[in-house]
Amino acid sequence: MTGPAATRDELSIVDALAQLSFLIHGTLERRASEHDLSIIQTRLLGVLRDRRPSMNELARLLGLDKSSVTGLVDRAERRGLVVRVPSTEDRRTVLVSLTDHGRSLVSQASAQFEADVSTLLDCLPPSDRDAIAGLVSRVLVAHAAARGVDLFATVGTQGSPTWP
Amino acid sequence: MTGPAATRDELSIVDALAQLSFLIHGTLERRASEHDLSIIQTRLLGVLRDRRPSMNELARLLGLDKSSVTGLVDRAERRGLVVRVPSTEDRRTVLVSLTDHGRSLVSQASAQFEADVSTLLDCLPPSDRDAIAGLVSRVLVAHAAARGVDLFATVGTQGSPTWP
DNA sequence: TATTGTTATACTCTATAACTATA
DNA sequence: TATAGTTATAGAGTATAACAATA
Repeated sequence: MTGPAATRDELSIVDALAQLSFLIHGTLERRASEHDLSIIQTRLLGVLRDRRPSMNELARLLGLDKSSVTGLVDRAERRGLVVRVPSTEDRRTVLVSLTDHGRSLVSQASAQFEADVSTLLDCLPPSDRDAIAGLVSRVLVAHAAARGVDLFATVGTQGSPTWP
Repeated sequence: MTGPAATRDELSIVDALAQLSFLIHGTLERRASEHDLSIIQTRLLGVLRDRRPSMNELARLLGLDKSSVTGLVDRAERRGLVVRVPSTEDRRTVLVSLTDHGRSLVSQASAQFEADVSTLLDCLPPSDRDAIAGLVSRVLVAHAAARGVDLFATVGTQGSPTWP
């Protein structure tokens, strides 16, 4: 209905992107678990790389209920990956900050994951890789624009990626 | 290290694919939850569309421990989405089969998800969509071949996609 | 009164280990 | 003895509702 069926050696665009997504998601899951991290724990550490948000802001950034974030941060704090710091401005507020250990862990996991994705693309010549990057960027920019977001304004000041 | 940094309006190939993966994964999650399905429940129903596997085979297909599959199938059966059928060949074996309700649910969720991904690509002209499909297919085929799998031999007889 | 965060509770998902029934 | 599946148990992750402390 939505497009041509797959031929002998090419998937439909929908199947191709769906399979690629599962492949990349699984790669991240595997790399994270080598450090005993789940995907959500990795995302938690990821968003803390260039932020020191309150529990409330964290809930919004991760798309979770605040009570879920309490448990998430509890477990990460118990492992020494993050610390809770009382805010000096509002005594109701708790800020969450990465420890050196947490930063080291997320840096390793990210670097390995990026290497995995790079390796996955080794079968393509550089010109084809650039072509994919350009086309996918257009899709992402259009999608972000459709919800009133500038994709490039959301990247942290140090340029850390927005995906983990 | 692994490639050029992102420029003003284009992401690096790794960032682009990682973000796209999270976007597509989130889309599937949202669509599934409209039918009160988790991603793993959707995958369960998906693999049953053209198979009637034993619990053991199901565990292998989903990459889960057999005890996890017991609970998964319990909950799906309680909702009337699947049924357990005793095997006539081996009285230890239990086969799992989709009910009409389960089939209807997974068909709706899949169709909506495919439409979502199609919509996401509306910003590209058909020639660019074909280009992405071709390039991504090459990546997936190369990856499958590297682990000794023929990507196109794994698709079910009715051609249902392998991703859900 | 409104907001921030935690607690209590319940459910899904996952794995390991022990168990039952069958081969 | 080996295999198929379930049960017991433990823990992560999630949400809703009720709560305490602060604004």
